[in-house]
Amino acid sequence: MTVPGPAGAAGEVAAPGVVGRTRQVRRAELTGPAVDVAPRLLNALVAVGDRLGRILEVEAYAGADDPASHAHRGRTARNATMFGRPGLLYVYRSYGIHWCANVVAGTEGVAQAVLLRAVAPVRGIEAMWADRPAARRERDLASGPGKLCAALGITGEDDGADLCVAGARVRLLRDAVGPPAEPAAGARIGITRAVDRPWRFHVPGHPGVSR
DNA sequence: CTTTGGATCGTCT
DNA sequence: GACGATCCAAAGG
Repeated sequence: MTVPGPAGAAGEVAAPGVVGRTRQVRRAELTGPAVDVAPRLLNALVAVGDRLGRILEVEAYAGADDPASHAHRGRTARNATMFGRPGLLYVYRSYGIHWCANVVAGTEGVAQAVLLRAVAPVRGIEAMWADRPAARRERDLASGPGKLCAALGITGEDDGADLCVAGARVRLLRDAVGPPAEPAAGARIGITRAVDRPWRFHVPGHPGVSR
């Protein structure tokens, strides 16, 4: 396991299971282009009931100008949440089987979203194992967007949930661990259009990223 | 370790 | 009627 640096130091890799005092992520921190918001979400915490994970990997999706985005061809019933205010959770079904979760960014009416691709399990790990029977190692419990939703217990029922409300079932938190000083960036995974945009970001040197 | 193919269904053409 | 913002098991090196 990686040895953690001093608490709050930029660029540190958090020790598993260690969480300091947390605060709710504010809506203002999620407002703006997904490409800017995405790297800042690294090392933040996703809480779903008693389960908690630290964000290791994300991808930015824009709106009309991003051919890889669900919002590229305008608003539909499926992607409606992407057009809502920042801080909402956009959940969709992938390949008819899995759920995938995004943090809505942008501004009200301007579709932007950050796909949550991987978290490091922090709390509620027993429940994660129960919902991820195929996983063999702890670092694979949530090392992919579909696995992440299964491990945390996120489903289509959570689409449209507000992550910035205290006491909600699903919320976005932050402790003293800041985002990495130099997040790793690369091409988005699993898409066929706009493959050249380096809009995938992850915490460098962490084993729990996808692929 | 890497590659490959099947599963499965809502959404949009 | 085709196609995924995916995952997993199986097979081969």
